[in-house]
Amino acid sequence: MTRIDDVARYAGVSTATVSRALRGLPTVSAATRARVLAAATELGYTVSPSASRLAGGRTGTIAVVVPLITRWFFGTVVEAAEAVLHEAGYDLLLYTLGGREHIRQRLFRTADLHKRVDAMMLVAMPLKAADFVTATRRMLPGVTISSGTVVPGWPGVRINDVAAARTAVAHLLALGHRRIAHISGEPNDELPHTAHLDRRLGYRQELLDAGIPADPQLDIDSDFTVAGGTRATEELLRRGEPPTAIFAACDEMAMGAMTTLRLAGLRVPEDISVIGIDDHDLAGAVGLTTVAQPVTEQGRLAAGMLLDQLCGTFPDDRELAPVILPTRLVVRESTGPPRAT
Amino acid sequence: MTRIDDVARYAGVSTATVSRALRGLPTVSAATRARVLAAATELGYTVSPSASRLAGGRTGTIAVVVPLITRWFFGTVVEAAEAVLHEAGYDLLLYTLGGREHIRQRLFRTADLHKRVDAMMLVAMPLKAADFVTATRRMLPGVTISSGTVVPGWPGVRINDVAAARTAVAHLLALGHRRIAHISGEPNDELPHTAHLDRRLGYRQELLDAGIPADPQLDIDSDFTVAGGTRATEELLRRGEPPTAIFAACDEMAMGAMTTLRLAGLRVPEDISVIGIDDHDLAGAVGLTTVAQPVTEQGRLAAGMLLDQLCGTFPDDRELAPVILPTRLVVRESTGPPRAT
DNA sequence: CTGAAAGCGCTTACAG
DNA sequence: CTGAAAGCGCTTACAG
Repeated sequence: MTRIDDVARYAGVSTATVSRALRGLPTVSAATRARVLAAATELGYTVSPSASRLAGGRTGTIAVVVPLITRWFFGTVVEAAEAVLHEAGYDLLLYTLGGREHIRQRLFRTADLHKRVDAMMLVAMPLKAADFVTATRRMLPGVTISSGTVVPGWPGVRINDVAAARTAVAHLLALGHRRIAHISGEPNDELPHTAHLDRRLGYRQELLDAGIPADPQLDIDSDFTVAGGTRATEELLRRGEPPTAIFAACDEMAMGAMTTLRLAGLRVPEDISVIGIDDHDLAGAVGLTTVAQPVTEQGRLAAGMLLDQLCGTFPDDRELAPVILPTRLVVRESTGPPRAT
Repeated sequence: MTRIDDVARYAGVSTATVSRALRGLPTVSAATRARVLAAATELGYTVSPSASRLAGGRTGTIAVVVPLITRWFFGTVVEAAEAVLHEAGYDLLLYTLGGREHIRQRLFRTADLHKRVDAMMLVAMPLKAADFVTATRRMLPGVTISSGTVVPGWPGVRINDVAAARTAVAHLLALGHRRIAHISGEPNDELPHTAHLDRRLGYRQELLDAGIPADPQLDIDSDFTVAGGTRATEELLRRGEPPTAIFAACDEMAMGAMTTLRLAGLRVPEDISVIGIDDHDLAGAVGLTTVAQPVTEQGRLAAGMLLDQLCGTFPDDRELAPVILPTRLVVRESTGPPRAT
């Protein structure tokens, strides 16, 4: 294995100069730099990350912490962030914390994360799991994605979940619906989200503003998965007179709802309209009307904010208010006016 | 930051002994070990990974290389592997190579992967990208997942894609179908798969055995995505008399096909049956009949084989034939007998 | 702009 | 079973 002193000898300079030249530090003459680069290429030299880390204190690595990787939102965020980070020369250490019951043990493993990475991206971790951050935050830059994930001193990227929910409900109201059900996650969800709280809030506010009293019969707790959507919808149908529309807190739930309705012999949207939030990859395929959120954009942006912090080019404190990205209604075939009664 | 010599001093032993005790090496007396562990706990000491890597040569990290993370198969494999690897104390470095056009540049970044990780898991990389492996394989243990990804000296885990395809087609034949279309990926797919070649082979063989001549009109190249499925199906419908059944090379394509059929006013399965391969999370939700493959199992198994190699407990060479996991037909609502003509 | 030298914090023969 | 000492391969003040 070629080492830095092989290159130094070959180029006729010191190892210090090789180190500087290869990292592009400005304090190297053009001629020397060229000679060093040529030598490195000639000898097929690449720096030893282990040695570089120990001596330099930088790991060139970033931790991305998500509840799961198989959920559309998380996978998309990670994929987007990964592209930006790799582009900038950083490696990505992936931690999927899993369900609520696994978090504690995983936290243990990440207790010394500050020794493994230069910064971390925390996706959709609830406030409660902030203990986790407390344990690692010590001198570690970071960024959060998703509402409910707020770490003092870290910038964040998210959408306005309340507003997104209101947009969804407003669409249904505009179509003439009055009996609008909501299926969402709950505090006991396997996954540590909190976005569902804001979305439920938006649902209630929008109905309230329309003068429609809240009906607990139409508001069901479940979880943010396809299965959660089918379960919630089955429950809804069991409760008697069905609503004319269902607002699902995410597209995966909405797709579950559509399936259940279909199996129950109800047509979407003729009998019941369905709307979600996300604009999941499959939303177009199943004709789901939804409130789209820019997920790739959130991943890219958050990664960029991380890089800015690492370069020291991060803007001043005023910028620490979370960046809120816009959402927009995408009307497809799953929503329509209620049946004339 | 507490260092190893702080612990050594506190426990009244040498740093060498602390190092051995903390790693559980057998050459430490029980009493000494207890004293060292107590000291480490007391001082809140955790080893510096950078220093440990440089001195010990082990990184405690494994690279997982996938084309994308947002596709169901890849996400599921990664999630399963991650659980096993973290459980064993390894960190996971994620590399999503992206489409074909990005691979080359990414290869550059991974050229010195053997300096960053102890082993790697290569998922669904085509033979062509084996240059990639050549560059990094040097003294690096590894494992492959998915057919078409074969690296000499590395064990592999996969399903029998030919057999899976035959199972799917046999199901359709048993229902009475004779005009069976196939929609699949192609060599120019954005993603570097090869599984589609085997699946197409199985399709043709099964038809051949049933005495049904191949009909190029019914065999369409596209790619392994929902959008690929819709595109292929639209093309199929344009070509004139539709088949009575469609065998999609993966569930995502099958779901795209179902959507297109629905929008075209064709009922599934009354007018056309659809079957896929995978048993995607959403397959149940949309009632898709499919040939299920154990994806989580493949990820877990592959991770285990990697750990075995790293522990030196990997079985002898005979075991290097790829492990083939079983697939099984899951009949749902998307397949039925062809309409009586 | 460049170099000599210390130091990053561990692990590992080697010796006992 | 334990320790003294070398060494892993870089980066970084410091000095010039």
